[in-house]
Amino acid sequence: MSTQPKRIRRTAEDARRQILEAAEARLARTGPAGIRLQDVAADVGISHPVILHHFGSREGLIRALTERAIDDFQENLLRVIGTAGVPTESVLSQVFTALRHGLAQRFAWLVLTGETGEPGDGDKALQEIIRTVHEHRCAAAPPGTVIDPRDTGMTIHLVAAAAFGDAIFGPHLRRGAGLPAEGEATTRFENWLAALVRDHLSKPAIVLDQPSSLAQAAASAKG
Amino acid sequence: MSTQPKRIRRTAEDARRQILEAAEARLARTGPAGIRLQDVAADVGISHPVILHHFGSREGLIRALTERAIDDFQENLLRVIGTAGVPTESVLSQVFTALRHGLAQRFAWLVLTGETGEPGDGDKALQEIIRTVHEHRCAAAPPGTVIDPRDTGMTIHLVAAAAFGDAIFGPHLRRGAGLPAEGEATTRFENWLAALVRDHLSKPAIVLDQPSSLAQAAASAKG
DNA sequence: GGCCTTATAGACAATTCTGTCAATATTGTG
DNA sequence: CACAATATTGACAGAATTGTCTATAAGGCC
Repeated sequence: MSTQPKRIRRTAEDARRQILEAAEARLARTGPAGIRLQDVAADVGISHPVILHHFGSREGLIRALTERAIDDFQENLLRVIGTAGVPTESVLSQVFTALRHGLAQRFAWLVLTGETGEPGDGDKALQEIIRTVHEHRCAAAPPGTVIDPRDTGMTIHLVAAAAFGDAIFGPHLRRGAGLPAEGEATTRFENWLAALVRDHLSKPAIVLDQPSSLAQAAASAKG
Repeated sequence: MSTQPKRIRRTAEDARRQILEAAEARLARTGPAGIRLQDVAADVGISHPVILHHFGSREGLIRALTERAIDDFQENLLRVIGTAGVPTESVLSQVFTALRHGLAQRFAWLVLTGETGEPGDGDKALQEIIRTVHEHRCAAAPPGTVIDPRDTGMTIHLVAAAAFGDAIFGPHLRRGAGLPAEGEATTRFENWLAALVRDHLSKPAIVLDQPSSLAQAAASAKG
């Protein structure tokens, strides 16, 4: 009936791409343990030895997946922040939505399973972002103001940690706080955070290196 | 030679506890996929059918693990915040260290695999915390000040999301920012965040419900 | 002390998943 | 057109894991 050939023969590049996309979907949904070669192959519509042919082994597939996740992450952040220079509502919104739609989950799996490859191959992107934001901050400050660059670093780190944390635990935390788990509540948090950060960055800085008496007291009370 | 009995017979309660502890260690280290009955049994020093005897099935073990994680989480947060009422360095330090030592990882696994049980069984603890903190905030404010309770909620949510995010992604983010991945850098972040939060909570509030023009512009530009 | 309950152990069944191998079909090239 | 290269397939091997079943031993109770 159909004139379909018995086999669909893809270029090696196309095959790798299709396999990676299917594997990513499963990674975000069910975690690395859900990446079973037969299932991924079924999603693509091929037989599982094809995956082994193109990636050598299951571990090779995971490795390729890691690299792709890092690339996506860097590209998203660098591109978005690079255009703005300041974490506005718009920037945060894009970062949050990118993370919420599977990127954070993929990254979490890779971090938790320790399959993040060699240390240092990753994201020097953050360094770049911190530098850019700090420049803008200094330029916007009244002349003569001294701003501790570490305060800017802390702020960016806070945004990053909160974005990842919200992407993964947000729905559960909101449910525990009696809020709607998804939808408008998340964007409201993004906007709130953007305002907080913008407000904070417009101030000189918080003094670091002050002895954290309370924390030390707690530690000594515990030990 | 040894007078050890051929079999160590525990009470059912003890057996369950030892098995859960061993399983938790593996959960934090290698994720749910690493919870293999034979391995957990070997850690405890028993044979794997014992686990099935006490928990019915592997899924039963995971369920029990979930409940324990939720209990630990609630107890940690409630006890700690309950004593202070304000998120000081001391409070944040305790929450952060609890999360960093496996609790966040355990929770992440459970959330990511969707094994968090029925919705609503979880953490109404957050609601309680937000209420407590908001009361303290209102009491400390100059009389006549109107404080939006949602701003307090956002602040607590930020702290929670950041704490979870830092526990899981902190080392990697710091490595990407050129900082030492562990040790003093984390406590410095805790103290910085505590100062930021205390500063923010001492101010009236950020106005919510203002139209988020930038976010909407970005959304319309995308869709 | 004798007996009943039950925690524990060892062996086995059944399933599932990764990886290998030989065979086949499709595409590009001379 | 013939041939080389390689993407794809089906069948199979090997290993690992969950769960079942029967037997045994430890502890509580009369």
